[in-house]
Amino acid sequence: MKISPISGFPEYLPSQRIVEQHFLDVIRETFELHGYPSIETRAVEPVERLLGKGGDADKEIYGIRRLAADEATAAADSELGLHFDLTVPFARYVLENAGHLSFPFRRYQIQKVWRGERPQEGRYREFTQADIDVVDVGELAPHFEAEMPLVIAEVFRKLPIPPMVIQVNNRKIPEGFYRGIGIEDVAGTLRIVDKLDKIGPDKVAEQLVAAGCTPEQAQQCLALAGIRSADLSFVEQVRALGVSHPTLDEGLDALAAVIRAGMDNAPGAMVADLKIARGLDYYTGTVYETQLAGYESWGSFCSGGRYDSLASDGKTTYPGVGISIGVSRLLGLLLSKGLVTASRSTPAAVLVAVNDEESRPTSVGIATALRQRGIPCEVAPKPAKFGKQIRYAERRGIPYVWFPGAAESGGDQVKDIRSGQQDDADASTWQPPAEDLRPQVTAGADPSP
RNA sequence: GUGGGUGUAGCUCAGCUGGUAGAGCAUCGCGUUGUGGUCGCGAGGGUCGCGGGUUCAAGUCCCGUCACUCACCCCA
Repeated sequence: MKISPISGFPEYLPSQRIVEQHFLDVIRETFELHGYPSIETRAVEPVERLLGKGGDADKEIYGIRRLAADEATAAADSELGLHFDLTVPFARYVLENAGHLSFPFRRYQIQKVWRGERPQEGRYREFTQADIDVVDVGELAPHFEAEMPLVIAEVFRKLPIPPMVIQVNNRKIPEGFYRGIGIEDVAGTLRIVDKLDKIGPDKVAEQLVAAGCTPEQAQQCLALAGIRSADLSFVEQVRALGVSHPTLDEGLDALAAVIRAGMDNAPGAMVADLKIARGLDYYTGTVYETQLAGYESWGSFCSGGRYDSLASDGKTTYPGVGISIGVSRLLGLLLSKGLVTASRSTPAAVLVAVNDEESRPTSVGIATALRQRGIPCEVAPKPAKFGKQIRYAERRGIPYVWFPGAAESGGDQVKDIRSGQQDDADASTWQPPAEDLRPQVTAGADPSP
């Protein structure tokens, strides 16, 4: 049976996985530093709950059923589908556990999600998202909308990657604006304007007119979409367009508050960008997208927004706001371009050599002593010639080889195989430099962006 | 789902107008039973994606199919 990769289901080599784990560690630590506890939700939800929550995501949902299911049970099984994001399951989780949670409730969630779309560069059918969300009962304070991008900005600052720009908008701005100039189909207009970067202003105007706008309305939409500022000047720019509507004012105030918080706490990380719309249609206010400087064509690496009515049991509504890092897309870019590398392909910092099979217990004892002090190591698989054992370590990037009984005194020696330096050492006291203890994940030069 | 491209060794590919498979890299082994990276020698590994057709003969031409890939759609 021929084995081949399955498109859209990426798998990593050990050295790449080390990079991924480092990223996940940084994300987790930062989320926890901001006080977010973790939850994990099941991989499946009733299809009914998934449907209609994510716009066109409907047709991307993977249904599950038993292979051996007969007609009757197949129908029942097919009511389950794999989740396509972590926000919809979270909303369900909140409703289900509302009695056990304290509000406002915040949580982070790092899990795989699945979407049955055509894979291509940066787009997968199975991928990892890292989400943070805050929900409250009845009302959600607006300052949480400012908190989300601040946490994310901190994550990106700690990772060995090019600068990230978090673009923020508020859907109330285009909504109020469109209504203010007499456009009724807000969602449809938004969808067309969202293509601005891809197809250009002329095509957008063309499509807007085709969708029923007057040429004047189309130009107004383009003028709004063109506004972008790293400070609060976007407010004046919108006002200058001379449109007024209560919803527009609400949106401008809300967005100004978010940008203000960004200017104070994460200078340079955020920008107000009034063309950002987002595809998932449960967003009702603030929306976020994130581009990596120099790789704008890869799309957003981190998105989210505010949703006021996603979680509701009919009596009580739990409005929330959240944002999600596309871990797989980010790694897919960085690894394929060689923008980030791990210093070795194994956690082992030391290879303990074996002189002969009879003395293996001695080597194992040395390894045990090293591990007791937190030094990751492994024992050589064979008592091969030392050249071979060194090469074994070298192939894997293990920086040190430990030679039992190599010292004149009868004690041990340890060799840094990068420099060739070899010194007497005692397994109960020897300590490698801190940077050698764990694999280092660092930014690599990019020859061709 | 729609349209284009590609499909030969683990990887990157060669194989000209059809005559029954090659290179580089990688892997493993050997090179004075004990300290690697260079170098030398050698080995393993391919029903040329799969199925059918044309032909004396197909990796090479034709059809189909599958997979991968790119674009659209949509999105992290």
